[in-house]
Parts: sequence; C-alpha cells; structure tokens
Amino acid sequence: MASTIKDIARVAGVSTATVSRVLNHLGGYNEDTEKKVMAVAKALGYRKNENARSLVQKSSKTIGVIMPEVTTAFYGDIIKGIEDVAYEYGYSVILTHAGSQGSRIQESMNLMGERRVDGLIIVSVELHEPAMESLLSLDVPYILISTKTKREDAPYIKVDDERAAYTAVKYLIDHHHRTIGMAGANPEDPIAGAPRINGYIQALLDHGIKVDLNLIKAGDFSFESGKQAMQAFLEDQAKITAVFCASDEAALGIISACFERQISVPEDLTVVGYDNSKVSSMSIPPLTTVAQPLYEMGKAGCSKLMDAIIHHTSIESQVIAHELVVRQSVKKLS
Amino acid sequence: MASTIKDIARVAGVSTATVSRVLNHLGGYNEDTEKKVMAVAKALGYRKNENARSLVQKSSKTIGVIMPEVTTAFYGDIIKGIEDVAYEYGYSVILTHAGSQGSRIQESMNLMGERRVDGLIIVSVELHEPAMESLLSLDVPYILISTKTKREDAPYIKVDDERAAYTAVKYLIDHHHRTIGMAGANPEDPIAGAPRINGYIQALLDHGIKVDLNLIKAGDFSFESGKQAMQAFLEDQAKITAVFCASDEAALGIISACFERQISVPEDLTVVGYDNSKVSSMSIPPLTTVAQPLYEMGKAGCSKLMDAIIHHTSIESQVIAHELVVRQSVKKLS
DNA sequence: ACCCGTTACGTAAACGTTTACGTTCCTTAT
DNA sequence: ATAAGGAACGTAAACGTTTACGTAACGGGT
Repeated sequence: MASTIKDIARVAGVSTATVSRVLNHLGGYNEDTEKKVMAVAKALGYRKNENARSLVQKSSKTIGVIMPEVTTAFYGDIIKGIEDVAYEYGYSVILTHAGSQGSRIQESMNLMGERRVDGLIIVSVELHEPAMESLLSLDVPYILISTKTKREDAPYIKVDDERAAYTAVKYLIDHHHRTIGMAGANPEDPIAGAPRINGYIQALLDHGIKVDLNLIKAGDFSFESGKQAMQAFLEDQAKITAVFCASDEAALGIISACFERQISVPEDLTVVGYDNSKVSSMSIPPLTTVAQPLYEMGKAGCSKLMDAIIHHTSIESQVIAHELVVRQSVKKLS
Repeated sequence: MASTIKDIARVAGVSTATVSRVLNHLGGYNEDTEKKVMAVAKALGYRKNENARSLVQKSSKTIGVIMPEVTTAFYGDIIKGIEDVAYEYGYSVILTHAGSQGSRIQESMNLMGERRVDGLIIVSVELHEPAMESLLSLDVPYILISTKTKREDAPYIKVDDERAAYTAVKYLIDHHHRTIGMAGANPEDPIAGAPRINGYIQALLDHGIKVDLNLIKAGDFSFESGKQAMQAFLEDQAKITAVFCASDEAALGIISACFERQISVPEDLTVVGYDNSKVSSMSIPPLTTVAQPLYEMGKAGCSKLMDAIIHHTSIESQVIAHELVVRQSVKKLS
C-alpha cells in the first residue's frame, strides 16, 4: 500500500538515487526534476520509512528514556523537558519504565539496545552494578538525571541534595526553630535519602544544635510516610516546632495528619517540603519548599546528550542550583 | 562493532537462516546446533537489530502515544497504564506531545508514520478535521483516550462526563445544597468542558432548581482559574453554599482562595472536584471528587489497541464507569 | 527397490533506504 | 582543439534481518 522511493522513481522517470537526493535536499539535481519528484511524492502519498533509513545510516534518531514509574508529576516535568529538546533536534523519544524497584531495568536496557537508540537518559533510577554493565555495553552516550552511581565517570545532572537540605534547615534555624524533625527520607537511598538526612544533620551541627536521632523518621517520600511520621512524633510527644520533609508529598502527609488533629500549620507546627512540585503551591497553607528545576533538568540533560551524540564528545556532569521557594508554611518564632 | 547474525553464522559454521531460526525459537534444527549458535551469540555479545527486523516484517512492534502536554500527573497515570500493557506484549511506546493547543499535532502524526508505528493512542487532544485526516492516512489502528471527535466511527474510551457531572451535582443537591456554583470548565471545549456544564445544568433542572448562568464561571481547568472563579463569586456576592469544579486543580484553587479570605471549607463553602488526581487526597480538607480511573483507561485502551493490531479486528468504543469519591470537602446542610 | 515424509539445514531474495562510484554531457580555460 | 572540471544524474552495493524455496539425508512402509 504505502509507496516507496522506487515507486516515485518509476513514475517520475528517474533513479531512486535521485529521488533520495531530492527528498533529502542534498543538491545535485536541477529544478525541473526536483519539482517533478516532489509532485510525484505528494501524489503517491509517500512517507519515508525511518526504519530503513536507520538501518543504513546506523542511527535511529531516537533516544531512550528510562524512569522508575511514570506516575508522578515529578517525572512529567522532566520528560517534557527532554521531549522538547529532542523534538527540536528531530529526535524521537522512546519511553520505558524500569518497574518497581527497578525490576525491569535490565530488560529495558536490552530493549533500548535492540532499538538501537542513539543515546539514553536515565531518570531517578538507582543503578546497581549489573545494570551499569548493561548500560555501558550499549556503547552509546548516556546521562543520568537526578541520580548518581558509584562510578565517578558516569555523567549526571542533579542538584546537590545535601546542600539543598542544608539550606532548608538553616532557613528554619534562622527562623529560630531549635527542635526540628525530619520526615520522609529513606536513609538507604544513597541518592535522595542519605544526602538530605546528612544535610539536615550538618545544618544542626553547624549551629550548635544537638542531633536527636529520634527526631528523624524514615520513610519513602510518600504522602503516607509523612502521615506516619507525624503520628510517630505525636506518640513520642516530641517537642518539635518544625519539620523538614524529604518531599512535598511527605510534607502534605504531615499537614494532613495535623489537620486531622486540629494542629494548625504553621501556627502550631512549621513544615518545609522538598521538590516544589505543583501541589506545593496548591496546598493549605501553601508550602515553603526546596525547588528542583525539573523541566530545566530534563532540558539540560537532553541538550548535553544531543551534543554528545552529534559531536561525539563526552558529557560533563553538572550540579544545578536549587532554590528555596518561600510560601506560607513556616512561622518565625520569637 | 556490534555483531550481526552473519558473524554468528560464520563463527558457528552454519547459515544465517539457521541462526535466525534458533534465535527466534522457530524449530527446525537439532539441539547441538542450537547450543552452538546460542553460545556463539553470547560470546559475541550479539544484540538483534530491531530496525532490520521491522523492515522485513513490516511491523515495528511499536505504538505511538500523542498527548497535549506531558506535564500533569493526570497523563502520567494513563501513560503508565499504556506502557504496562505494551510491555507485556513486547511492544515499545514512543511518545510525543502535541504542543500547546495541539500546534505540533500534524508533525507528530507524520513522525509516527515515518516510524511506522503499528498503532496509535491519542490522549486528551482535540482532533480537528485536518488532524483527523492525517490520522486516518496513517492507516493503522488507533484509539482515543479521554477524547472524542465528530466522526462517529472513531473508537474512543472515556467516561461519560455529562453523567459524571450530573452525579456530582446530584450529590450536592442530596446534601441539601440549592445554590450551587460551577467553576473551571471551558464551555468551548466539547470534550471536557461543555458536557460537564451540561451535566451540572441538567441536574439542577431535574431537581427543580432554577439555573443562574452567573453562577457558572468559565475557566481552563487550572488552579488559577479556580482562584479567579472564587474571586468572581465573592465580587458578585453570590450566595452559593457549594461549588462544583471541572477539575481537582480548579477545586484547589477555590480552596486556596477561601483560605486567603478565612472562608472555611467545608464549613462555609462546600467544594467538589473532578479527576481524583493524587492531590485530591492530600488537600486540606481532603477533596470529594469524581474519579476517572486513569490508569485503567490507559490499560484498557492499550489492550484494545493490541487486540486490533494482532487480530486485525476493529476497536469498539467504551464508556467506562466514573465514581464519586467521598472525602471531607462537602457539608450536609440541614 | 521405490516412494513418501520428515528433519535439518542452506540459498538467495526481499524489505526501503543511502551512498560510493561511474558516466555522460556541458562549460570553460588554455 | 583539448583537457579539466563540474553538474546531473544512474548503477549497484550495502545495512541486518526474515523467509520462501530447494535439497540432502534418513527412516519406514510396501
């Protein structure tokens, strides 16, 4: 059904080579034949077959994106950034998620290999050693967004979580809070967990506040884990005046739990989130939070990747600036 | 660098045909050669080239997904549903967004055509006639999720927005509300706007409540448009006791505006949302809302598409059930 | 001894492009 | 007049698979 350049060549009375040249604007033909070929192509409803082109050019003009779960708005922003620049370069993005706990990651990589993607972006998924092997065996440029690995040379782009957490906690201290809880971080997560906890601890230490490990409630960044943390604080009868959360969702969990018990935020308890996801501006009260420029991270990551693909250069890691977005969930103590 | 089946054939001392047969488990070879071929393939680090396969099989084992903007969690759920079932079938999904106002939709379709996708899923984007032409010219199965077109025969999968809106408003009426506002819907949106407004109106009419058009504040489903609607209600000094919103985000906008003016929800004003997006359970107070089963819609849509691709059957449209998720943003009047 | 069927392969064409190389013809400089 | 060079093509190989078809070997039934 679909017509090919052979059909065009036959009808237009030229060779396939000429058709190809015309279609790709390569020059080496005169205007008459150009018009003729173009006309025939249109008449036949020709559409090029990218797979055939990929085969001979050994480049699929496609990049792969692997992420943990597509479900949160968090990743939506990053993807949008990626897709926007890929589109500009005429590249397509093929998307896969790595399953919960990265269970599908090996298969994902394999799939990307079979599709012959020209580059790979890995978002937020933790790469264990075998996965890293697979990744390298693909032998294409790649970049990690919002992740790192043990390998020093693996290019990444992310914010400095420890410093960001430090900033947030210092902000609380500057507002005269002295008993500050932490909620929602998973200490075993070397990417988004431990560094934020360390930043929290360091900020306290640097300001002469002694660290009480009971005030650190571990979690998995979820809304639920925030709620549970608040419950734990209450059961402990902890005298906290503020709590720093490892995610906005956890912060909303804290607020939600407070709401159920008629604890007013920020009157009775100050809350700071992390991510500056869309919800943070919509919550009651609007949430003061640490911003990760997600869209920009996607954009920057993809730009770097494109550069590496096109110019065969290597990619340099980048730590991008975080920012504290001040809204109304923090009270200044006297 | 990458090895091919020719390499394997040479090393293993068989023909490429046999290698292909072994690799695809087609039978017609004895165990010894199978082991040999497999061993050589592993040794050479062979990885099949999907593009070459696509070319000869005339099937890319790929489906395309087009959506308006990737950025909201709304679409994340749908995509996850899609990707989950595509993965099961061994299909990849290639993703593109249609730009704001669908500005990029023609190009997107074209791209999907060139990639020779086996099927297409279009999420939430409104298809004008030329776009519909392009879509049909691709000559592959497709399904619309959360959209419809004028064409009766275009298969879609969505909830009945009018009935869903009706349900929500009836719920308010059953709770003795009589002066009910509506916010956030765009009346010119024939998919998600007008039907919800109609459902709202119909519910009022059916219960003998006269419709006051001033109580319908148009918007674009956003948080901002919710805030503006609330502001308008206040300026009008409208005596509403409840407001039905065309989206959760708009509902949060209403709540946020109330918060700023010390109006308590649901004590002073009842609010109902639409979507049951993640935020609805996190808001203060938790939001009573109309649920669209997004993940299921993605899953069902992709399943139908797969079926159509594999069995060459046509796709039947499906209206899937909505549900009212009751939380705490509605007050029962006496 | 002959035929038939099956198993286990190999041969080669085909998929739709791109592209290195060749060819023809025309122009221009020497 | 001739060489040189460029413009405008055409030829055919190549990309890495799949697959229709052919074939050789073997076993068993008559």
